[in-house]
Amino acid sequence: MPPSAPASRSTATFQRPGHDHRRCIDGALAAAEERCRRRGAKLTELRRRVLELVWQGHEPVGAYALLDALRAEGRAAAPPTVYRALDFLLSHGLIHRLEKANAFIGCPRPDDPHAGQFLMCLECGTVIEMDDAALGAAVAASAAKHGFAVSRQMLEVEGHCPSCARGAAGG
Amino acid sequence: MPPSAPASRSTATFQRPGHDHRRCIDGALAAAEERCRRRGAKLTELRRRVLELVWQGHEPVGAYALLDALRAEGRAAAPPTVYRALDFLLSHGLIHRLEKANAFIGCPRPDDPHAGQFLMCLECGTVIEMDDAALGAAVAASAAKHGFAVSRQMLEVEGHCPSCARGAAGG
DNA sequence: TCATCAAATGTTATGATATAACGTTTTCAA
DNA sequence: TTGAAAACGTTATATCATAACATTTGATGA
Repeated sequence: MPPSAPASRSTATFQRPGHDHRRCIDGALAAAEERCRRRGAKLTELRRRVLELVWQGHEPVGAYALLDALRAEGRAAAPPTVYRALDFLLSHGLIHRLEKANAFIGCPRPDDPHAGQFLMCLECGTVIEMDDAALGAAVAASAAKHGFAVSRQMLEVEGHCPSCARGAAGG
Repeated sequence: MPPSAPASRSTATFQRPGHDHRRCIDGALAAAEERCRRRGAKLTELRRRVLELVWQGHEPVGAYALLDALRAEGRAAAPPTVYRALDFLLSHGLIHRLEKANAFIGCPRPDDPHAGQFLMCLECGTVIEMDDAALGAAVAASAAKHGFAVSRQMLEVEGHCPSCARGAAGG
């Protein structure tokens, strides 16, 4: 599969439980390679591996879970190992930090500049990123009413994803 | 002053540096007393004191700063002392937790049900709560596009408050 | 080649935030 | 006045994150 055709790669909606997650991972890794190449940033083996581990699912992953995973693979790893890799990934927009969870999640669209807008299911733990530009603009407009100049916005919404809401409502 | 007339109590906009902050504190304490009385919740001396300490300014306060303050007053205090008080205040809507800062701030309008919408100045550290119902509705509408049912939303916006933006722009 | 520098990573220690678990005191009502 | 529940005290520990310094790696040019 040529990495120049990531057309349908997206996690901007909730995935079915049985979806082909390998495609999510591969797409994210290809996008990361591409982005780092363009920016002259080095996606080292360690950083790439940490990114892959962050993408193990659509749930946020804690730094120490990543640390355990690296150690399980026989790597020499300590907290700074993983935090440095995470800092790199954050600085290049490849992952996001979920403040409420103290955890990290892969960014499905590292190319677009965007606000962090996350829907977090309380039932299954799945998190998706919305990337709703109009909503971001609405936030900036509200802030402007208070004379506030926005640098960065972070929206974390808790609730129930379609699958879990159905389950809760129907049964 | 009768607690039934808290008409002009509000921190829904940025305060001048020299404003009469004692009024902010007194208003918040009066509102808390009132709210706890109505809900049959006990605003003990400790809880009241922690709330007052949280209101020392319009900046978020960390749990361990509160702990130090309590100890400085000669109280027996340990982390659970302050976290339990904070949990009480959170559960009754008297304070909010700022996830990004791992810190707490007083809620200027504990009576209204509302989303957490905060503007946080990177320069001076001041935080204000917006309480923009339309914005909350916009968030819910965006979430609904993804079939997501919202339970709770948390918006943390970083940027520059009017005073600091003026300083940065003008000088 | 190999000297050199910067970036990346390894390593040790510690700081900062938060909670578990259990004992004691207070409160309040029967 | 006693029994139960809530609040608070106390000790220990879990969890998240960074400081500081040593070593390795990789690119560059003499």
